[in-house]
Amino acid sequence: MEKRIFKDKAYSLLAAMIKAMANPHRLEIVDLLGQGERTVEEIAEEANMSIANTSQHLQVLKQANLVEVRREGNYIHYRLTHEEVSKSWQMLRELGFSQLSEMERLIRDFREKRNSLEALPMDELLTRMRSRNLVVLDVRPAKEFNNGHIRGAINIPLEGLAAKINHLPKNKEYVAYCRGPFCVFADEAVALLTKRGFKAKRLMEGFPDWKMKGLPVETIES
Amino acid sequence: MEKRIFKDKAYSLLAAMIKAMANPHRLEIVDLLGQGERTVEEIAEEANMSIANTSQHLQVLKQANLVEVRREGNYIHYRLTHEEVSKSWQMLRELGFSQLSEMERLIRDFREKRNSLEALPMDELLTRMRSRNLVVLDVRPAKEFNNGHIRGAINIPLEGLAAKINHLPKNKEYVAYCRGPFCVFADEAVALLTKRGFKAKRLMEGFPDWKMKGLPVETIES
DNA sequence: CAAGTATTCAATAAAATAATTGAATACTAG
DNA sequence: CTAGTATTCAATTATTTTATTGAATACTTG
Repeated sequence: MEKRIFKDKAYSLLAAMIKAMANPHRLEIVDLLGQGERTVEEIAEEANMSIANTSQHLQVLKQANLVEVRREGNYIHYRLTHEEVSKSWQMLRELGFSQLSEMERLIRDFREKRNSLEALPMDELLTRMRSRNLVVLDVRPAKEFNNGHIRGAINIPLEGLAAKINHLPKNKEYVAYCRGPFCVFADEAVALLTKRGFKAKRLMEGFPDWKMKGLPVETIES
Repeated sequence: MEKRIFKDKAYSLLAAMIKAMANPHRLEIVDLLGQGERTVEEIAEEANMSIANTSQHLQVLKQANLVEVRREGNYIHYRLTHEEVSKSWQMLRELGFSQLSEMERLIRDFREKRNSLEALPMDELLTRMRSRNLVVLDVRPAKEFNNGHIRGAINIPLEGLAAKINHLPKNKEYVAYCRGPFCVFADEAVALLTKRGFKAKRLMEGFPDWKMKGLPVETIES
């Protein structure tokens, strides 16, 4: 094979794969599937898209070998093909954070109103976790918590937080986390906590990042 | 700002950046700029594109903050904005290698004909480099070699190899490397060397990968 | 300032991408 | 087998992306 043809084919194959990620909806889907598998319906609901549109975007991701499916009765469950997909997403996300000043501005605007601007990076949480005074709060739905969470974290899904907030000790410090930097559960939790006089911050990243970094996690078997 | 609007904006910003990479020509440009800055003319020549088309693709990359420019007289030099761009490219490339079976087939077909299929991974080269019997051959143009190369490597640009091959000792083993897995210099070098009875392999990756991994490099000041 | 070179710009046409709609499939439950 | 549900498919339209072409800019050199 001629040199030029080889190069054209190689770069085209990769570009096709990257193109599959180069869409806001599909990025959101990849991000979501980083938490574990989901049905088409669940994805559509989470990402605020029509079912048909969601399905079509999922086909694109499947074509590119980024996701795979499992049928269970009427439902079709989608999941990432490999952890590296999640890893690559995280890498691209970080690249965006470092390159795009608009991204920084967007996040600052959003978090300022929720008192969650001052976020804790993962390594800092790790060192401060030894303290008895720190409570790590997983504010994702129970299903995701059971599927894997930061070791030692307690699960209070955001929707249940308002009800349980009065039982929480005021003399502790709280660090809330959820799916990742674009997941707003942790921000809403911090907003609520600080409003009620608790000392709370959010984790900068999310659970998939923690896990991918090889930091201590635990799982609850169902 | 409302939750959904925030998410839409965040994923859109990232998708726009990724879209800038999601094109075969632009990937080739990013890959090439991983070696160091280049003028528009040089890029067009290397990637086999028209000047105007190259310029337009470069505008897209610039818009996404992936490359930046420096003017010097009539020439405009483009370079990657940060090392993380190169790092991300490498990550995506690896993702492609692991996900796309077609990619494996393409590379196998190309390298089989050049006796360069059996490639050496970086860590293996590192351990074997201590041996006095191994020669590490940088077959890129001298300019790129001077800009940085694997410590201890000798530079014989591919176009000069045929002329110098008779002065090379036959009792050594050779490992050739160049810009990366899609750069064909190393493959051509291995083809030539094995044809003349030398024992030669190519490095699986390229110099930017070696450098990014923090392995020993050296530079020649000009 | 005139001529020459490197690069960008603007306009065009062809091709690919994306959202919407309604119909078609592939299952389960009764 | 029928009705119901989750998902996919196909057709349509609007939008975006891409390559090509020739003209316009921004420099350098003499």
